[in-house]
Parts: sequence; C-alpha cells; structure tokens
Amino acid sequence: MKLTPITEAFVLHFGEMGSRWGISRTVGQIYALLFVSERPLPADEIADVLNFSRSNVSMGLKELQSWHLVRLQHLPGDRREHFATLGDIWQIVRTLAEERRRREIDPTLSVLRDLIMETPASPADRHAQGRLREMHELIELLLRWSDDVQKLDTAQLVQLLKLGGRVVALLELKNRLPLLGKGKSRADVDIDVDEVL
Amino acid sequence: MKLTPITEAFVLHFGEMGSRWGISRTVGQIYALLFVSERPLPADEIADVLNFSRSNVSMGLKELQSWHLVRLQHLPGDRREHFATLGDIWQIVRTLAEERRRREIDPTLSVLRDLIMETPASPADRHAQGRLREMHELIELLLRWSDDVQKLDTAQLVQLLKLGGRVVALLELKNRLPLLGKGKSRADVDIDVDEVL
DNA sequence: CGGAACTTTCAGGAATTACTGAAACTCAAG
DNA sequence: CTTGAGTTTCAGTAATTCCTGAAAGTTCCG
Repeated sequence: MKLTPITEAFVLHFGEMGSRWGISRTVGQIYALLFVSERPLPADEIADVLNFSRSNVSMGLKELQSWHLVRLQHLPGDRREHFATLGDIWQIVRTLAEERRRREIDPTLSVLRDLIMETPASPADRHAQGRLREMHELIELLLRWSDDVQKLDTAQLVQLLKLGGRVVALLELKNRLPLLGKGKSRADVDIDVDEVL
Repeated sequence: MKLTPITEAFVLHFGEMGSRWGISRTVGQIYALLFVSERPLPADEIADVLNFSRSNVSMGLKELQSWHLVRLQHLPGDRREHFATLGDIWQIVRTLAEERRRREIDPTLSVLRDLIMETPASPADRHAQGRLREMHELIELLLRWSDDVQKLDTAQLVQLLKLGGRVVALLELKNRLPLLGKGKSRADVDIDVDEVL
C-alpha cells in the first residue's frame, strides 16, 4: 500500500510536531495516519505503509493507548487488532488535556506544595518560596478553570470559545443587573444587550 | 556557590519537565534558577552553580532569549551581562502562549490550509481532507479565543478564570435579559443573580 | 494438545541530541 | 593600538533516545 500525497504530507508534518512535544516522530506519524484514515487499521498495515518495523508500530500503539488516544477494535472475520483514533475531535482535546494534566501538571503541583512547606534557611529561600507560591497559585487557578470547562458539553464549550474576550463585557453586564427591576429601567443602567453580544 | 535544597529540588524538577516539552534539561534548569533567583545572574555564576560548561550556559541563555523568556541587564560597575526572568508571572504565561503559537500552531495551520485546498484524488483523500478541515476549524477557534483573551488585562483574566464554567449560566442569563424592562419583573423571568455568581 | 496467526518484549546497533573545551570574536579601558 | 574580561561559535565526543530483528509470548482453532 502507498499513501496519497495529501496523507503523506500530513503524516510527515505531524511527525515533526510530535517530536517537539513529548512523543517521538514515529508515534506522531502513526497517530496522524490513524486520524485521517477512513477505517481502523491493523498494526501490520501501519508498519507497511509508514515503512516502520512491526515492533516499532507495536510500541507506538502501546504508547498511544497509554494516552487513551486510540481505541482498539476487532473486525468480524479478522483475528488482527485494528486501531482507530477517537472520532470526535473535541473528545480528543479533552483527553489530551486530561492526560497532560495527570502526567505533567499534577506532579509539578505536588513538588511545589512540598517545597513551599519547607522551612526556609535564608532570605534567598524565602524569596524562592514566594516565587514558587505564585507559580502554584497560577497553576491551581488554570487547573480549576480547566476542570470546570471540561464539564461543559461541546455545544456550550464552542459557544464559550466563540464569545472569547467579550465575556468580560457580559461580566460587567451582570454587575449592573441587580439594579434592574428595582425601579430602574434598562436605559437607566445603560445596558445594551445587543452591543454586548 | 551552592544551591539551597529548596532551589535545587525545584531546578531539578523543572529540568525534567523541560525535557518533556521542547526544551532541553539544561535550558529548563537555567530558567528555573533564574525564576527563583532574587537578583539577575551573570552567565558564569549560572555555570558555576549548576555545574554546566560556560558555553552550554551561553547556548541555553540564547535559546531562552529567543523565547523572550529572559531579559538581559547591565549592572553598574560590572561589565558582565546579567540575566533574569520576567517578574510578572502572568506575563510569562502570555509570552509562552505567543511563542508556542508562532512556532507550532501557525505552521500547522498553514500546512492544513494547503492540504485542504488540494484536489482530492480518491474517496480516501476526500475523507482525509474532511478530518483535516475539522482539525483546522478547531485550532482556529481556539486561536481566536486565545487572541481575544490575550487582550484582557490580568485582573480581568483572573476574574474570567475564576468564573470557570459558570460563565455558561451567565450566558443564559443574558438570553433571558431582553425580557426585562419590557414590562416583566425580575421574578417573572426567573433570574437570580446571586445564584449565577 | 499442536500449531498457525498475531503480538509483545528486549538487547543492542543507529540516529539524534546535548554538552564540552578550545579557539575566535567583541568591546571598552588604558 | 593593545590588553584582557567577557562572550560566542564550533567541531568533536558523550549521552540519550529511537528503532530493529530475533525470540518469546498469547490466543484461538481444529
């Protein structure tokens, strides 16, 4: 089997990108191939098409499974295992966020917490701990936000993203809202909903 | 000079984390050291304290500068260049977001655009392009959101993050708002601002 | 149970990336 | 100019990571 130029270009680019992140070029290419494939592919076909050794593909798939990024499927009349990426692209983003959090953020938070607890032995230590505390707070804030957002369904998430920075205007709207219905008219509190949206 | 245990632990951890991202362990350690340091440090002091060769430090600092993550400073009465991280941690996040976008996201978007434009040579190509289009749209959406959010000042950003997923409730509030002031009372349209907040 | 079809593991070689020391370069002060 | 403190470059080596083929493992069927 041979790749079409479109798939090949994507696979190569994704491989390069993969190696800038934590995954190897090979793993990136396997993922890219599965991502654009019409049907689940068996390992030997992947090895064939990408010119990797069968064992390399096996390792790569194992890693992708550990990220929960591919699912495994058995096709009737074929003993081989077939692999596919998640179909819903938003689910892919959610999975990535979860896994990166588990692997990178959580351990970092735990180290930061430990170091902040230590008794400082010098003014330099006290300063360092201050910086670590800042970092810890920032990460926790981002994390709580991400947890929160993970709970939304996709439609809500998209709506939120589309709103972008204008959400701040909405926030101000809210602050002025309590005045409404207490004898003030909309004009009195200077609300123009359409402008906000 | 010798590192205190607190700084050393942080530097080591950050080095490991760095190597999971695109940067080398060395560069991660240099950054971590500068991040917790009370004062800007000259290159030779960094080399001394981390036990790296002077040239390795020079390379590392150059890379950090290319990320705009350290600034360079001349202290009176000292010919050496001194290096420091950005003081404002939110500015660090913004800078990181910008640089990663420039280095990873933008090139990917451009590849995706090109491939989507190609004339498909098969049904498989048509399917692949559909997937690429999905990915392209998703990235663009995230990107526009991030551009938008970058424009907010830090206080607004923090407020937004703290709001988290509850922003959706706010959005619903807005949808019900036009009824207000048109003869309906707050009770009629079932708004409880405090519950939302 | 035996064996075919398929998968995984693993030791070691290949390729890549990181790091060093020596040499070249820069620049300001004398 | 010249000197020397400081910085960068670069070629070669060290360290790491990646990839392979051979062998061992698993599973399912007859």
